[in-house]
Amino acid sequence: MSTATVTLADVAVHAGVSKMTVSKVVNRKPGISEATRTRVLESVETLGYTVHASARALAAGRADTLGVLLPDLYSQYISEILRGSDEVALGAGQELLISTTRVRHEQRNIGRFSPGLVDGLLIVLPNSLQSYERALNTLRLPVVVIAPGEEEASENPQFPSVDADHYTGARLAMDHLLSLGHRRIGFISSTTHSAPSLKRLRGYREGLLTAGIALDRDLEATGDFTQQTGFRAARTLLALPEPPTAIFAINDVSAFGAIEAVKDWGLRVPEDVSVIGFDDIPQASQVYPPLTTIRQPLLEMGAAGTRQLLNLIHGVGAVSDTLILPTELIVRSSTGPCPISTDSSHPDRAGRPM
Amino acid sequence: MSTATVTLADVAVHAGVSKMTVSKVVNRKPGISEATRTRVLESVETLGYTVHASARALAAGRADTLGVLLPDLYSQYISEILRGSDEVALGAGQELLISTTRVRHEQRNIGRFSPGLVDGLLIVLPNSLQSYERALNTLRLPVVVIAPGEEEASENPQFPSVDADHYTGARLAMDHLLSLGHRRIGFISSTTHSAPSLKRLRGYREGLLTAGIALDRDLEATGDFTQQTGFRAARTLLALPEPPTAIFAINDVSAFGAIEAVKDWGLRVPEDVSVIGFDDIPQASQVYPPLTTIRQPLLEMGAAGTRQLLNLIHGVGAVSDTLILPTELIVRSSTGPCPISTDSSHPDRAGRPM
DNA sequence: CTGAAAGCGCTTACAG
DNA sequence: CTGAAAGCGCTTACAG
Repeated sequence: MSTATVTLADVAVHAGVSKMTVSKVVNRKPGISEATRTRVLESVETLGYTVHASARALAAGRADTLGVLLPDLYSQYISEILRGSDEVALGAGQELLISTTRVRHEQRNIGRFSPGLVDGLLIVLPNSLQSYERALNTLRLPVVVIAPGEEEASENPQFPSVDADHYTGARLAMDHLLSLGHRRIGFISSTTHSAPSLKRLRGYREGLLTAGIALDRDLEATGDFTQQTGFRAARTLLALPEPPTAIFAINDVSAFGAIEAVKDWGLRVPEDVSVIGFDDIPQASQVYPPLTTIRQPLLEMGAAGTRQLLNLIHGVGAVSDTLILPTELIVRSSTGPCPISTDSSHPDRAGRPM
Repeated sequence: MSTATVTLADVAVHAGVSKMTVSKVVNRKPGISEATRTRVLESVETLGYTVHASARALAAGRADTLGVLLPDLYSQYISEILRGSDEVALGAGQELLISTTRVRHEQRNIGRFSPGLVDGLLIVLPNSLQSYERALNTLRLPVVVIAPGEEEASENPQFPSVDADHYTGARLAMDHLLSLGHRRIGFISSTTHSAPSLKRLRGYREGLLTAGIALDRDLEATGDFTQQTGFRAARTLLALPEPPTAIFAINDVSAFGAIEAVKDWGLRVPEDVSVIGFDDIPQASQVYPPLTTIRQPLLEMGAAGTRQLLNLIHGVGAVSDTLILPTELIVRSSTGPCPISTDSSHPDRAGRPM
């Protein structure tokens, strides 16, 4: 437990070689005889030598470390993004240094990712990117933004970014519901006017219009991405004179609340009301019934963002200023055929036996 | 966006002072005239100077940074611990550097917290501490272990640790249920034989025995801390010839599954079956009905662990080798009086109107 | 109130 | 295959 630092020089003396030789051995560089390598490694082991990260970073001019700024640490999607990022980082011999937002300490949040500590910064929204801008500009560090899309606008021309295709995802959700024969479809939206939210809303509306169904503002209930508001919004929809047979929730967590509300109302999912979410967080497959949802490629987004950052650091430049990754329909058990055969002109799956 | 580094020397030249003076200004040290301070600060602003973290750490001999090793990033309790830790760290002028476990990369997990990067390490279990031991010993860094207690033994004599009082917490849960008139109480346990799990189980059993109720192994259903297994375990209990009127789940997430199972079974919480959890994760107050639970002082544990680590780093020594923090009963709406008046000798709240 | 010098522990061309 | 020297950007006693 002694904090006495063992240095490269100590190892060199112990092994009877130069510091440079020890450095080469420790860094697995070629051009060292097997005999000296063994001897040095023994000394390293005996003395318990560990490289001093700061000294290495200072001398080498790079930290081989990527900073990751996270909005919080409990949103399910965070870990998925991180997993993707970690994979790429590991493959590139980079470490990941994670920091999470301290409310009202935006400047410091960025500040701790000073040069010498990290070579680049990956910022995962949501967060007011604006509040970071000043700090970011002083920092002069390569930056890539990942926008999984709940609370913040994703179009920011200042930094390369990675986003999911929210609009097409919403259309996929609607097509699924429509193909099941649903005509009266509710939407649980959000209070924020962020780009991803608006895109999902647009997907909902245009999906309806494309199918020749008139919009009904009563079918759009407002939530704020939480289970609680999802519950309440669904309740509002169920209380309608003509309630929906399907509900499209803006995110999985809202969908969980909606399922709860349907059950609480004495109805069954999906027999009476179908529910579809958006995101495909790990929990989506674990709830009862397992949630049909639109998968946001979180892992891939983390990986792609990290690759972009690596390119930026190595001076290759970002592959593209804003990368849009495709979303995907994941059919599980929370959606089923429309219980009301309102329209016999819909052949699709409506008449298919389950 | 230029990565060209502006150094202390550049600022010194620009401001027409020595490097030392710039250093003092930047580090807010006394003994600088207001005039030079202003001039230096202007140069810093103009040139966009940022301190080089590694150079500072190398020269100063300390990084003013604490490493935090986390088991994962999606368990609800993690963020609470971190919040407590962050508060203390911020107050002590320390930064937090978070890293999360890479499966089968334990050595590297520790390795990236090399001296020069961090001054000490906070390890949040669960995780096989054993797999870290070798790396930890080579590292020679002060270490404190926080054991919020789901999957790993918390008694490890090698490092100072912070833990919650699991046994007393479980007794609190049982006393609450018993005082509501429940006599037939089920327990959703875990598969792991970790110290915290065993303590909670012991609290369940001894609570029963103390109340003069014989143990019934059928009332102990096994889960593994997940909502899914909580659901299944509760189902098993409800299917019993003589089902319980109350269920004590080993953690909140299991309790969520239990509530789901009770509803799914066509019964109500708490009118027909009471459910109590353990942990008090943020979600506990947001589910429906809000969960009665035993609060584990996660925030305080993070804070206390960080204080211990700071003491260790400053050579003060840990306040205590293992700190046990108290747990607390949080009454919400998932528990109520026993619906069956089996025993009129129990006055408590059984006969109270709701 | 201000500064010249040494040194933190490492890596990087450059020689041999 | 091996090494002596310079230097990365900063802080720390120590003088003045």
